[in-house]
Amino acid sequence: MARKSKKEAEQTRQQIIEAARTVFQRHGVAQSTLEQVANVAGLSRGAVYWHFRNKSELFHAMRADVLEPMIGRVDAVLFDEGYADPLDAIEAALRELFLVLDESATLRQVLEIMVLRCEQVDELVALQAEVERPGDAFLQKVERVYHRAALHGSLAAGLQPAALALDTWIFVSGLLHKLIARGFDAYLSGEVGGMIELHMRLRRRVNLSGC
Amino acid sequence: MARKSKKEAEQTRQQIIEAARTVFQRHGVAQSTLEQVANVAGLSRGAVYWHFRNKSELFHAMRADVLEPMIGRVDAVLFDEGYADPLDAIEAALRELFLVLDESATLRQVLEIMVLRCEQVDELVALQAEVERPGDAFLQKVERVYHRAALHGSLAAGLQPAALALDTWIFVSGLLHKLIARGFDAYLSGEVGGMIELHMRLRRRVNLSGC
DNA sequence: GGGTTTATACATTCAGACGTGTATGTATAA
DNA sequence: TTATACATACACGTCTGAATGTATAAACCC
Repeated sequence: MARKSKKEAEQTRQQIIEAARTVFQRHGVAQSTLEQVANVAGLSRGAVYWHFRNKSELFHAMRADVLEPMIGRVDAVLFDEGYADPLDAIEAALRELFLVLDESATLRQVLEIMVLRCEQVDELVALQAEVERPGDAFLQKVERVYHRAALHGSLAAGLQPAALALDTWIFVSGLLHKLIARGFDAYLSGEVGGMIELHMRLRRRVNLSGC
Repeated sequence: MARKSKKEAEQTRQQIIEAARTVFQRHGVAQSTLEQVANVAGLSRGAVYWHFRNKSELFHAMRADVLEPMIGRVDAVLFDEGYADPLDAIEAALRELFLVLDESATLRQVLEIMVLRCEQVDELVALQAEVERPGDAFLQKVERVYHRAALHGSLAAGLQPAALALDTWIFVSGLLHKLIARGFDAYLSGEVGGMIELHMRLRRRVNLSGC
């Protein structure tokens, strides 16, 4: 009824986005109504239409800037020169990735919506490209570090950096999908550390001292 | 207008399912209309409602019995006693899995719909369980074979069958998702064989003859 | 700084399109 | 003769987007 101050308006905008996360997660993006979003936010549909042109724009606003912090933190570890072995940097980066997920419930929620509760089609088709792009970038970054590992001599014999990077990327993607599908349950989450350790151990040059 | 024979009726039922695959893949399940399905099938909505109670039932009919042949063929290879090394059986089973995918365009289409073009929620929530179940079963089967490999002495040192099975399952899941996301493009499809080979090679006991 | 104006931040209302499910019609296979 | 395999028609609810209303924060003016 009454006009709010700019700060309050920005706050209601965030309320709407938060409500959208809740509603999208519960009913799926396509099945969700802007009235449901408005109700959960304690507002009217008019407020939603004031801040966003339609559901599609609200969806994109919801997922904007949730991936960047994850990517930034992982890259920081991946390219950290402090590790004696490049393989250690990759292993630490993988751990960092799932640590970020563990810390941010919002990120988990948005990822679940993007993977399970959203039909990747039509207007949201841009989404697919935006989801793929960070992945491809990650693939290339990891490949560079694997290359450094090869030069460093820490790779097991006969392993090609390109193939290893693709395999690691598949591993990360698969693990992410599995965690999301299981709702980040405690069991699988507890296994993540060990799986990363195993994944990297398989790539390391075996210690031949006992041979 | 005219009543069809039973055979013709079954044929139109298949036409509807085929049209549903086309429409669902293009627009997403939630955004698809039964009229769109009817149009693509060259029928009226009445025909669709005659054969299926609603969109949900049509969806379930569409995906019924598309996974079974895949599971059956993979299991047949996985449990084939003819392989000298259990790890060879696992590797062959993985190849068989992606060979089935390569052979059946319908299976690829349905998988794409289930993974990308469908909001896993509400009535379709049963879907998630049905997608997970074969996966869990696969996990257990692979674990048993890894166990046999351990007894057979073909596993590299320090590797636990349970962890390996989980890792292989993650690998398969990740590779599947990646292929689907890329629309089974030629590049990635060509890499599959090499990736499977790499995945299994990392688990095999290294030949110490040159040591 | 006080009064006026204006743009803002919503709430409410409305028309229209759309999709669903069912009811009805109908020619024909059984 | 009857049940089947559809096509057609209808009633209903629902969601959208825009139009309108409105109280007030903010900008402007003196």
